[in-house]
Amino acid sequence: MYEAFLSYIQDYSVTPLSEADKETLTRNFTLKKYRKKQFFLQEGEVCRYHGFVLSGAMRQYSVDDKGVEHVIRLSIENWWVGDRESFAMSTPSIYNIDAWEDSEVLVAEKDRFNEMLQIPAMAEMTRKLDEKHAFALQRRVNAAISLQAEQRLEELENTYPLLLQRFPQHIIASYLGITKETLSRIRNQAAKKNQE
Amino acid sequence: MYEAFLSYIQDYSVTPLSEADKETLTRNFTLKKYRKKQFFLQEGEVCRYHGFVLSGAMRQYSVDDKGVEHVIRLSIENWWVGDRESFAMSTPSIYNIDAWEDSEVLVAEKDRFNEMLQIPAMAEMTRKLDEKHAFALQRRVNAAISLQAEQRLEELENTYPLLLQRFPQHIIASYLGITKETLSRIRNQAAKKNQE
DNA sequence: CGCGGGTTTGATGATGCTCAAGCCCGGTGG
DNA sequence: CCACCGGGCTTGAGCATCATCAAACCCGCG
Repeated sequence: MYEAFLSYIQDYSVTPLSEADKETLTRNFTLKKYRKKQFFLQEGEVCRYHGFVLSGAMRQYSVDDKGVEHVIRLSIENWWVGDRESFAMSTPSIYNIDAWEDSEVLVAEKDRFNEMLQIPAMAEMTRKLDEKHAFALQRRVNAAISLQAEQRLEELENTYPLLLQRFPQHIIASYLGITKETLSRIRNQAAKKNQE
Repeated sequence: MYEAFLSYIQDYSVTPLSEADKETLTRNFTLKKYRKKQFFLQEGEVCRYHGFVLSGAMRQYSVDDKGVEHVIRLSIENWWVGDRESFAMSTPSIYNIDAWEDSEVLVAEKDRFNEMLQIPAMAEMTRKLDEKHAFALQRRVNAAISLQAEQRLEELENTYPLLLQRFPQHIIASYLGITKETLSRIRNQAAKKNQE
């Protein structure tokens, strides 16, 4: 059960995991199962867990004053899930996270997580991943302020094609910051263009 | 000249800086001066330097296919400047960075920078700052996809009031992802509302 | 068969963009 | 000392993009 996770860490690190490290990791990460629609985190709560998705699909979103959901982040197998800010600062989150499909997640609480950062491979992976995450966010900000809806879709298709296969269109639309109707129209136009 | 920088590091770290550390830092960070409009980085180049702004103001922006500039990030005294992605990965940057005001910047090349991460206080500061930066980006993404122009302005006013004082409106508008005309109208309306 | 979740289509309207003109103000040079 | 110029800000009119609202459709499933 932990193999996928352990080999994920190895892939991201040059330092190998000792047997003791593996033991520490499997002891401190516990498996949680979430059924479709079940919450991992609700707005206003402090995010107690940071998790690694073994299977399934989860979504993180905010809700505006009109009650509309805005998808901030999507996680599938081999991605992390959690609100980093709330987790690190122990402040109430402004986001909700729930399971879009039935999911299995390896979670760790903050103290445990920090302990495990003593493991060189774990520290290295976390650092690299945080970096990668920051780069992705930077690009997403750039896309959001400088591109039109259609170009943002293209960018997403190039960056995370998996997400498009995995989530329904109205979720993708929300992720892009547009409505499902607009996304539907864009796709039809794009399809026509490609036919020509 | 380096005092401001050294005390900045101390502020962000629990580990103190030894005299040897200070010597290493001052030796590896070199002062560069940029005159207004001078480039720190141009699109297509690899970002060779990561810098700490001692004085002045700098802007990072992308240019779209119509030639319009989109401000991604603004840096003033005691902020960092540079394209982290290009710097870390040694890939050509998609951004430009130039001086908005005459500026003094302490810069370090990648090798030197990585060396200095051996210094505990420097490593700690970098980690905390990267974290903080990631949180800010997350919030900016959220704002971009879920808020209207007026609310985005409010958020900026609350988060970085200094930027509003320091940069002209058309720069702020670009940072918010709107045109200068729209920003102007929003501000007038907001002013009227507050009068009532 | 009917229901729920998702997608599509159409009509209408708001938000924000574009283009163009005018204004304000500080700086420079005649 | 004034004229002019550049940079920035404002205002207006028309327009594009995208949101909203409503209805129909599609399809897998109990």
